[in-house]
Amino acid sequence: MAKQATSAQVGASGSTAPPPSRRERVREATLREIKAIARSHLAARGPAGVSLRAIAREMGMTAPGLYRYFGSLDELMRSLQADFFTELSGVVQAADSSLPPDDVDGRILASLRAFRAWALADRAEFALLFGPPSPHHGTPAEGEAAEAARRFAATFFALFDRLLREERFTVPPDTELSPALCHQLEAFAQHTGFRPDNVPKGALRILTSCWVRLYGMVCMEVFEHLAFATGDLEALFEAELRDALTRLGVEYRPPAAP
Amino acid sequence: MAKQATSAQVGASGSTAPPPSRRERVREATLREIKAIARSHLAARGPAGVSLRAIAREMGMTAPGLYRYFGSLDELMRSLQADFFTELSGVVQAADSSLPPDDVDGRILASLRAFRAWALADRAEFALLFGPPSPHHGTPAEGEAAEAARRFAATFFALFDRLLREERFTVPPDTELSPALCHQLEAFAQHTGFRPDNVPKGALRILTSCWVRLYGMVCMEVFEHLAFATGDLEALFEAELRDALTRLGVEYRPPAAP
DNA sequence: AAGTTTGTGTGAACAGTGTTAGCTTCGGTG
DNA sequence: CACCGAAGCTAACACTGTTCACACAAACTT
Repeated sequence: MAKQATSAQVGASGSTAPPPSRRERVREATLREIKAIARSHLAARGPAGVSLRAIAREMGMTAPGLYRYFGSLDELMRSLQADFFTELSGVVQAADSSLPPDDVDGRILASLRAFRAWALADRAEFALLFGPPSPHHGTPAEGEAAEAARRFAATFFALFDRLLREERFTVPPDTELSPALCHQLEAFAQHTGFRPDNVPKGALRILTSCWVRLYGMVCMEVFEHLAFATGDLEALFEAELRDALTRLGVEYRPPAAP
Repeated sequence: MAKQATSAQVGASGSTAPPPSRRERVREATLREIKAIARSHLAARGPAGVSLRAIAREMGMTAPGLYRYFGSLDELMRSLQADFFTELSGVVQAADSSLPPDDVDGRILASLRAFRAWALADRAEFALLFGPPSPHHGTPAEGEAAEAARRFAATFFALFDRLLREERFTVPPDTELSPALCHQLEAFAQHTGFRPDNVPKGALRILTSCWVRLYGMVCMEVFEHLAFATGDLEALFEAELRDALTRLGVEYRPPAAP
């Protein structure tokens, strides 16, 4: 049946890619299935609720078989981390490009709201990406996951860079920064691919500050701390967003009505 | 030997407290031992590395025996949470009272730095308190832990309240706050014991904003995110602290030299 | 002083877990 | 067709939380 569709119309793959053999295709499929089930368990039962045996059971196979796909449970988790990072990047970028290119303010607002929305909709996934590292269930991003994390960060930096190029906000002169802070910002720039001569350190200071506020706000909301009674802290997030973006010279607009 | 010291000089206990029977004392002792070992395992092997069996083994007993002290592993974890909250409260208060009472600015600086210092020194403990909730290894604070969390929050609110009473900073008028935000801040005030008529909502807005920045900064540092290369982000924390406290009308002073 | 209750801990057992080793079985290739 | 390697299974080891029935000793009562 499906066999006939195998070799014929793959067509559109890049010329350098050797046509994925049937073996590779089914391998890729089970690989995706494993990760899909793992994710569902993660969302339903928390990080500790992801078990190879349970995944295998649900797939109709046995746990040792999974070791043909992942070297360990940790490795599976790291692979999930990488997936989530790229998914999140995609969500943010999609929000960004859902508005006309010249509406820079609207785009950045949409992007940041998309970040929060994803975090709230996929709390366990967010926790895996931005929560505490742990020998089990997701070490600090390594290898593939680190790469995905870097690409995610770049997504945000791009937004910020637009504002910087447009000279939306006044950057504090470097003389206002303590030497230690200068040093730290320089290391940060280097680590993230900013060319330090290209972007003033004062601007980096502002970027990090805004990011911290956003990150802190979303963490608080996802991790449900500060005993904020129930539920959705949208108003507080919006207030924080407004403050942070105003500092960046972005004109705040309230979210579209539900 | 030590038997003689038993009943004699307990003396100074409050009159209403029935002298703790010998049984109660040894129970209290083993209870402390359990929690001490659990904590050491937590710090050494992470949240998932705390196991009843391992604790029991280290104590020279068997796992089921621990069920005379805790109904489950989760309960042990919650108990640890409570302990950590009160320990953290103590650390912050100690820092606060390490300076003369009239040095309000110095006191709040010391308190906030103490918060960060504790978090960095006891990362796993911090993660348990402020990290993502999880069915295992520490549900959202309940019962005793919730009480301890509330007392910790009160510690911070007290600091803030001093500044508010001294009218250090200008609070935005309530008319600047969106209705939704007003509602949320009101709920917050109620939930945390602030009397809403006693403290303007604009002030609460500032309090939460400052807390978010602090919390976000420390989370980022403890959870080691944003790929900030290595290590200690003190300069960045100090910069954030400076900004936040300036907004509160507190005169920033750099930390004492090492 | 003797008897009874209560608290504390044990051993065995159940149901899970990650992970390794050795074996089989089947798909794709020469 | 023969072969080789990938995929999967079974069995096993060493763990985990948790429950149950039982033993022992301390504490309280009569």
